[in-house]
Amino acid sequence: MARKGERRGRAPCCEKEGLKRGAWTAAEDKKLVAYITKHGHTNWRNLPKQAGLLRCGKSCRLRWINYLRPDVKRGNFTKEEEDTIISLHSELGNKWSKIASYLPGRTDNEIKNLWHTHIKKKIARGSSSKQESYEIKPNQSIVLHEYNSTEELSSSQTLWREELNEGVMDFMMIPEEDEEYYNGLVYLESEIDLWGQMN
DNA sequence: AAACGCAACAACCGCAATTTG
DNA sequence: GCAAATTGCGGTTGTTGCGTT
Repeated sequence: MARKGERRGRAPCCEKEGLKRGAWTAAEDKKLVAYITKHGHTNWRNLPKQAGLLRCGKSCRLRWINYLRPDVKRGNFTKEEEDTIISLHSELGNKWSKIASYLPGRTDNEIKNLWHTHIKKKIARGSSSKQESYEIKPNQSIVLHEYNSTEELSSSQTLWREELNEGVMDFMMIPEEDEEYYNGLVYLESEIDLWGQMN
């Protein structure tokens, strides 16, 4: 991409001179959305100049991907989303963008924030006390300490079991529509054990 | 009401990976 | 194949708002 007459050597991540930093204003958001809606985003580096924004391309990209994209989902994470994140994190580690790809409308940044503010603590709580570990009852019920409740399993219920920390297991009932996905994971990741059909 | 501490989240930074000439 | 440009990712920091003292 080196063009004749352009500066050689690695460019700084953003040109600091005269460029705005910090929180985005509504007017800036509007400009960015209007520009991308009309022209798309083929070149983030040139985009701010062309859109009339005093921002670096990186800042524009981040703002668009995390907040302004029309398909970005806002609001609290559901229990199912949290469980999916925990499960995927145990498999993939801190691959936030990879994890985000399994959660439509959620961004890597959002998931990363959730992990550091909520889930990490939740798991730490789970490993800190034996009283918060999980157990299986012989009558095909599971005790969910997270909710202080006992759940009966239907005859065809699929249960996902996962080790969160040493000796601490997490259990999750899989909605019928997600069964195929979780069954697929068994072949990808042998350490994670599908509890199986309970009948 | 003010000061303080903490949690939540938006945004930045540095670097690796990928693309391009 | 190489070097430079660009993009994307993950770690980290800064800001804000809320609850507590």
